[in-house]
Amino acid sequence: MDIEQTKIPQATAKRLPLYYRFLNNLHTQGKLRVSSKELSDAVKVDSATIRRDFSYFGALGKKGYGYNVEYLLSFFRKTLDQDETTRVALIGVGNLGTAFLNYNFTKNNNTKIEIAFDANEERVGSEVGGVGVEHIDDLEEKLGDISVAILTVPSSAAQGIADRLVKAGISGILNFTPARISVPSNVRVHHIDLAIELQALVYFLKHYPLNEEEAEEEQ
Amino acid sequence: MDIEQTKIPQATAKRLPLYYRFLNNLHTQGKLRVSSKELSDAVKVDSATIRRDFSYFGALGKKGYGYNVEYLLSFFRKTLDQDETTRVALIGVGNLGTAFLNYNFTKNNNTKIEIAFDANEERVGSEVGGVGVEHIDDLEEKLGDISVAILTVPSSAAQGIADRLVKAGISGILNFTPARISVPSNVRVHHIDLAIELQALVYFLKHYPLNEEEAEEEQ
DNA sequence: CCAAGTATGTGAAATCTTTAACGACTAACG
DNA sequence: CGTTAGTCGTTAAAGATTTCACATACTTGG
Repeated sequence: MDIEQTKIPQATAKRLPLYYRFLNNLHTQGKLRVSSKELSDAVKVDSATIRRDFSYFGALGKKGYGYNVEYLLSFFRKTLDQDETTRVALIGVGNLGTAFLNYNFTKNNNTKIEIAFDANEERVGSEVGGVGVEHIDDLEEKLGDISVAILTVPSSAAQGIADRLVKAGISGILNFTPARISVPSNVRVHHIDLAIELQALVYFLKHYPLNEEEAEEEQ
Repeated sequence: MDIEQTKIPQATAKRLPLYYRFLNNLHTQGKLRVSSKELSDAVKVDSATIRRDFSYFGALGKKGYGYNVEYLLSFFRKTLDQDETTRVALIGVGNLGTAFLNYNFTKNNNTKIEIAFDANEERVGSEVGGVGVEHIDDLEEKLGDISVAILTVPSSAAQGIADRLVKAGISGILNFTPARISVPSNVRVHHIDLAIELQALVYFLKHYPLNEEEAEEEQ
C-alpha cells in the first residue's frame, strides 16, 4: 500500500517521534484525553504547531474535547510503522557506540540494534547491551539485509566504512563522526555532531541572550 | 564591546561551527584559498547558502578569487570566540557521559569540560578522560561560575538536576535525556534526543525516498 | 595591458515553517 | 435544553530560509 500522503513537511516529520513518545507516556499513565495545549506544555512546541502537524494526517481530534489518547496513539503507531521493527547495525563500539548499545531502544521504539562491528579484536566476540560484536572485516558478510547503520567510529575511518556500507546495500546512516561523508544520492545520511552542538549552544548563549520571554528550541 | 551584529539568522549560526572546523582543516593542510564551491562539496551545504551566510558578516571574500583561508579563519576565530575557552560541566558519567569526556573537545574547540558529576560512589574521585568526577551532592558547591552543562543522566533525574543547575546559575544546558526539561526563560536548553534522531531517520527512509537528485540534510 | 575566465555578493523569487485568529462544534453543567 | 467554556481545524498572514541568477570585479595568462 504505502500511502504517499501528499508529503508531510520535514519539520513536522522530525517532531513525530517526539509526539509519539509522549503519547505513549500518557497512555501508560492511563490518561484518556489530551489537548494540544497540554501536549504543548509537555513537549515545548507551540500548540498551534501541534494542531497543524496533526492536521496533515486528517482530523484526528474532536472540537471542544481534544484528542483521544488511545486513538491518536494507535494512529501514530501505524504512521510511524511502530509495528514492524527496523533492524539497525552499529559500527564502532567505543564509548559512544557502547552508550547506544546499552540504551534500551526497543522499549518505546520501532528500532533495534541487531549487530555491532568493531576493529578491536578484544571486543570482537563479546556482547554489549545484549548485542554481539563482530569484526569489521566481516561487515559485508554479516550485515545481511539490514538497511540502517549508526556510525560511531573515529572520523578518519568514517568515509571508508560508509563506502563499504553503501556497497553492502545500506539505505540510511546516522553519522556521529565529525566527517561529512559522501554517499550516492539514494542514500540518506543524518549528521549529529556533538562538538558542533556544543559550540552552537555556546555561540547562541553569547550572541542571542534570552532576556524576557523566549522558549528554548531544537537541536 | 560585544558587537550585536544585527542578528545573524539562527540557521546560519548553527552552521558556523561547521565552517570553522573545516576552515581549520584547510589551514592545517596549508591551503591558502578556498571557494564557496569547494567548501560546499566538503560540508554539504549549497554554495549560495555559504556565500549568503558569510555575507552577513560583510564582504569576506574577493570576486574572482574566493576566500583567503587565513583571513577567513581568523575572522571566524574572533566571531566564534575561539580565543577564550568556555568552561563546561558534565553531569552523569554513564556511557554517553564517558564518551564526551574522552572526546578531545579542546582540539578544534573553544570549549572544555572542566568537571564532571555522578551519583555513583564508585566513580566519584576517579578521573575520566582527564576530568575529575565529583559527587552530585556537591554540585552547587563545586560548580563555581561554570555556565554551560551537558546533561547525560537518566531521564528520570533530568528535571531535578536541571532545577539545581538553574539555581546554581547555569545559563545553557545541552540535554541528552529524552525528558523535555522546564527552565526559566533566561536559560537556553538544546535537546539532542538519540532515540528520536534514529526514529526520524527511519521515518524519512520510508516516507521520503531519495531517488534521483537530493542531498542529505541536518539532524 | 587586454581578454577570458572565475567567483563573489546580493536582489528577487521561491519555498518552507510558524503563528495568530476565529468559525464551528462538543462537553458539561445547571 | 440552553448556556458557557473549551478546543479543534484551517485560512491567512508573517517570518525565516534557501535558491536562482547575474552584475560586478578580481585573477591569470598571453
